[in-house]
Amino acid sequence: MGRWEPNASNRLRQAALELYVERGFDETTVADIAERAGLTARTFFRYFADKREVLFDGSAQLQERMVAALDAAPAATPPMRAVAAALEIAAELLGEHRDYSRQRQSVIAAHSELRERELIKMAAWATSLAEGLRRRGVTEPEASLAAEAGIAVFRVAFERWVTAPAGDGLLQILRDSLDQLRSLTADG
Amino acid sequence: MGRWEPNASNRLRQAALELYVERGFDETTVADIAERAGLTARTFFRYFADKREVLFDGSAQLQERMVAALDAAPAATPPMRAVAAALEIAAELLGEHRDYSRQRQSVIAAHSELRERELIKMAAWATSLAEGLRRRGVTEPEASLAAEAGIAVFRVAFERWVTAPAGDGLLQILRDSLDQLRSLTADG
DNA sequence: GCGGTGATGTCATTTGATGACATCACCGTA
DNA sequence: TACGGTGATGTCATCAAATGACATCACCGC
Repeated sequence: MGRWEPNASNRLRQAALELYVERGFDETTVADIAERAGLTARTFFRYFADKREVLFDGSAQLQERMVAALDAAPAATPPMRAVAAALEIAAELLGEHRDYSRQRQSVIAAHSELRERELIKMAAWATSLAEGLRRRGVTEPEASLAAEAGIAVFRVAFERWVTAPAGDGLLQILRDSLDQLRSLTADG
Repeated sequence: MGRWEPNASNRLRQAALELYVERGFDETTVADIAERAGLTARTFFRYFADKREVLFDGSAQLQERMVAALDAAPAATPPMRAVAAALEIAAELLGEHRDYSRQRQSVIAAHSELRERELIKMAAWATSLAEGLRRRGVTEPEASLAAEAGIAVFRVAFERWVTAPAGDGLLQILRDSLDQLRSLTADG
């Protein structure tokens, strides 16, 4: 793969994931990634702000889809249900790529710096969902509470999905988890 | 402050916070921090794993207190209420230092790397609370759901507390927020 | 073919982070 | 008092992350 081949960022993304899996995140340098992609380290940093970002740059698009789903919910929809609609979109999209998700998650789980980055991406989801709720007339602190709680449920559901041997899809696990949160808060 | 003065880690902590406030996180080098503390950069890294950690190393102690509070709840306490007991301890302890909390939070809010670190510290709280719930016989996924949702509520409550002009204490805001989550999930 | 434009490379530099080893202060004890 | 051990700190060297300045290349429209 030479200098002017197309899809530079995709090549970098794939090379990075491969190397993170093969030898671990800490043991992979940006120079390694760039070399495998047929580019230089300097170019890597033109596409990705840092070494971690290469695993997370799809997050913004997913966030847009979630916000769109939230905006699309009928005006009378209660806050938590509107959030659920957004989470279900994310579940559907991610649910289609179980093998990739598991591989990616195993890399992230093994490195706290990557978990940090994942957490802040999900926190960004929560922030934009809260913003969307406020656009719908939901006031604070209800908007932030619904959004943060929803993301917390999503995190647990996703973890269950990638960890479980097989079984249910992400969407079903997410719905179950939302029900379970309702039970927990009801008698807590 | 010379080489063998006592309280090296406290001096480093204070010097770091001062500099982060005065000129910002990015504009502060570890060498700057060490110099103000009368030490060397190498010594800084003996006390703190990285430049961010200096703002977060009290988190582990707080976590211990929370887990102790959770363990101390009567066996019949429902999961969400046991989590609430743990969060209330944290609220009481942090609630005593509002000025410090606000200063520290303004530094953290201004830098995504610091927000990342804060999120992973709170995620660690959630993990240890879930573990504590399982010790009490709560099964998954309820344990993780209750813990993650509780931490989400705490995060929102804390944010409200440091942002608000004055008014209620953190403990009261936390309790209100827990009630509000109950309402939200009930009709969502 | 010419020039503009965007993508990439090259080079230099700062800083974060860590290992190896030396040095210093302090403490207990002979 | 002198001694030696121990832990804290300093010094030095090094690697890798990250970024700015500038050069170079491929491609595209004219």
